[in-house]
Amino acid sequence: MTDDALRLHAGRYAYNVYEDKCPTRQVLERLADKWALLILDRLETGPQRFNGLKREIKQITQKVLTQTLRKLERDGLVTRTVYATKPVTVEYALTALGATLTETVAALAHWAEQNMDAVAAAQAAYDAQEARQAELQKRVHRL
Amino acid sequence: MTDDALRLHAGRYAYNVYEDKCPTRQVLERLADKWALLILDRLETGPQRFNGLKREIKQITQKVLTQTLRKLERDGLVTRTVYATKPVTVEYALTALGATLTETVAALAHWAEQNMDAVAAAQAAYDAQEARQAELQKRVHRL
DNA sequence: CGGCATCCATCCTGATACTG
DNA sequence: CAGTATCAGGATGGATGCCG
Repeated sequence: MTDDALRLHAGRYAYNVYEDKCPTRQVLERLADKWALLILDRLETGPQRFNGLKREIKQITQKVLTQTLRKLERDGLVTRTVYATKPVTVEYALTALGATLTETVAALAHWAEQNMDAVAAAQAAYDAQEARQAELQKRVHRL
Repeated sequence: MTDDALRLHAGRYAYNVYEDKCPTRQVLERLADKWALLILDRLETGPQRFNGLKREIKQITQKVLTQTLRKLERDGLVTRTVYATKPVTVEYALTALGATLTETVAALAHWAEQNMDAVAAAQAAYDAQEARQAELQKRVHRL
């Protein structure tokens, strides 16, 4: 068995995100970002201009939007096209590679919307339980 | 049209992650985390002990693992069960709610493994292009 | 084993000002 | 319009030591 075959057998792929030295870690790190996910999700419906994205993704700053777009561009997930209008127009769009991600990204980004009520209930229960424990601690301390 | 109906019509759901004040943002923020994704993915195959997770998710520290597990527990995605062995055994497992996420999480976590080569190629092309631009800048500067 | 508490470095973010 | 540059400070992460 070759080395590659071994790794393919053991880890399903030649790469393994569970390994810290694996380059996939850096890629996952970039995808596992609130803003990157929202941008990719927003581009699913078609190309968008810089300020269009900034307007729709509430609370993102110009700096962070630029940074995130650059990273996505470097990883080959989005393209950046400059039109020589006056003033310039810049359009961002998904690449074919980026498009392979959108379904997954959309699922994750919108899971929160669909399950918000359940999450909120869980949080309330957790916090109530924590408060009860804290109360117990105080009583024990008094003894 | 009621307020809710309006929002359902405009945003597909009553919640909208694109809004900064929406509670779904915080949930997405917690999911959009490298470690949270790896933990959820790891739990898909069944309950895991604390140190088991720590061992398999390479490079995660005890502190971060604890923090992340607490957040996931608070959001109702994982359960924490303590067994009164000596010393104690703590087992983490997915809740039903958490289980609804694993397919999506797995897709995202492993997308990197499957597309690493394409991403690496894109990065190389991007970096080469950048280097060329920098070279041009130096020449312009000399004039 | 499965944590918590503390300290410290640093990375990231927000705010602001300027440009082609 | 679509950025770049800079700087202060707040959150975050690692290292370490202790505990039931």
